[in-house]
Amino acid sequence: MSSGGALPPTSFNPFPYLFPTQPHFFTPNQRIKMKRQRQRVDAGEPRNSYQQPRVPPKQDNGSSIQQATAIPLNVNQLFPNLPWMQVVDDQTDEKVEPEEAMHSIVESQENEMNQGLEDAPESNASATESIASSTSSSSRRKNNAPRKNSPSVEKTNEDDVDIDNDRLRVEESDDIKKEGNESIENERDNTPTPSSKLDSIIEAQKNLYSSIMEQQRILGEGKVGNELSVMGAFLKQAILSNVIGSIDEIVNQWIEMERSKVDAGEDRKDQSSSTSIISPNISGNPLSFSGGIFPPNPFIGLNMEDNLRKRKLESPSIKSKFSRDNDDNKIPSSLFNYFPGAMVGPSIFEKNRLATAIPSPSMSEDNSDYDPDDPDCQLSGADLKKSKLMFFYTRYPNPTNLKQYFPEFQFRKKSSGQLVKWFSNFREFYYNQMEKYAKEAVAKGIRNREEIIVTRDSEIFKQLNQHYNRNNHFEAPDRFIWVVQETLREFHEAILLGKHEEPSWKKPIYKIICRHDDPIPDFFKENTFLDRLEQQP
DNA sequence: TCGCGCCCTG
DNA sequence: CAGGGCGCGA
Repeated sequence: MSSGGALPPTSFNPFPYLFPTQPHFFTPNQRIKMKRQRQRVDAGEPRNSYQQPRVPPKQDNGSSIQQATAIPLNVNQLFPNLPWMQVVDDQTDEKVEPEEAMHSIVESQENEMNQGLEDAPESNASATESIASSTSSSSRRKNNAPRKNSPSVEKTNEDDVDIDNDRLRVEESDDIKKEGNESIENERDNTPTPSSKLDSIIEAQKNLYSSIMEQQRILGEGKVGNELSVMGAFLKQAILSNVIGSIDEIVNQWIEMERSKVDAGEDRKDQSSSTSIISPNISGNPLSFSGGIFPPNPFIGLNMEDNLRKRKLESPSIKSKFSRDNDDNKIPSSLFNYFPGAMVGPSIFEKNRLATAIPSPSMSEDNSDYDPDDPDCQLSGADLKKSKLMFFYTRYPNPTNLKQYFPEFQFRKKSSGQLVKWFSNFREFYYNQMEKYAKEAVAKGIRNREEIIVTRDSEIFKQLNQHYNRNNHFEAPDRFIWVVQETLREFHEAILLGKHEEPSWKKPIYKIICRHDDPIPDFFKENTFLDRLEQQP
């Protein structure tokens, strides 16, 4: 959205060309036997065509934090008959993106990270994103799935310096990794241990993040106090994740090397000796070779024994155990906020490995040996549950990108279509709810969009959460709440102005909402994510 | 002509 | 939720 502030009625329609005054001879809801008369809302839109270049971040001159912390009035006091919304006075500019307001520091760091890691696929969209805000140092995080024909990124000189620095650091790490690989290859003859290489890699990672932290400290000095502590925790996690990834890399290579030696007839007495090399350095954590030491994501402490598990053959129950016993187990949205996608997922090294690895089964579509009875050919109930949770982040996912979140799944044409269809159904429910509540708001006399405030206590959110997150084992991100609010406001405004009498009146709203899509966190790709969903009794 | 995605139905 | 219809844009 971000058209900035409350628009006067005369300038509401930001897409006048999309509201052609086509003559229609039937009332909107009239059913025609001969030919179905219905709204053509999105018809003919190419895939993800709503994903226009994002609206540049609002230049709000630092007022956004203040606005974001405005205390809403108690809706029950003002609108007792509107339990699904809360109302505030219209002095706040709710068009400010909440994460821009509250996490600007983190975002700038994310940008730095993404720029530094822009070889990684996840950061392509971020690079694209920064165009829209070329004059602002804090571009938005809500990048999208990678789009075709991404324009080249123009950067300021200042940015160039930072980026080059980051690149240097990353390349340094890469060099170390390459060196490590070469050494490992040489080790086939010399049989040294990889521990020295491991130390150097860990050291490089530490240097990388400590320098980032230092930059952030300078940037944030005098501005934020509490944010720094949170960022500290966040960075610790990031460092941990990447170090773990590096260790995994080394260990796996070591194992492979050892195995090849065994296969070649060399009489190595104890393969597991590699564990004793590593584990003492990692605070005594036991090693599990099936999936690494521990997962490079917020799911710390998961049983990675399941990492190589075969997909369950039986139809799994669609339950998760994120918060089975208490809410503490629930994955907090605040964690998401402080984990940019590039950090939540695989480490730098894992990304490199993935880039050169054999393509994931999900990336190739094959109809050759389709067997509808083969569970591997069908998306499971857990997949559906996961998809619904992904909807919290992206309403219009790129199907190609989407499949990456089901790395174990061998997609066929049918299952790909099924996945896309799911999201279509999700949207349908979503927009139906929006229309319903927006009409109710109009009926109740709400006139200004700023009066519509959606919180977790709002009825509309509860309704949506019930649908997408039935057992509430997953905490919807704050960002989703905000998107719901914006959607509701758009619908409300359109209905208020009578746009809903026109054909295709929802289409411009879809275009707006599409721009609020966020990248899906990388931990959705983790095998353990599905495990947790399925393990719930 | 084809593919996409909403719309409608069951 | 899935199947099919349908209009639209490429």
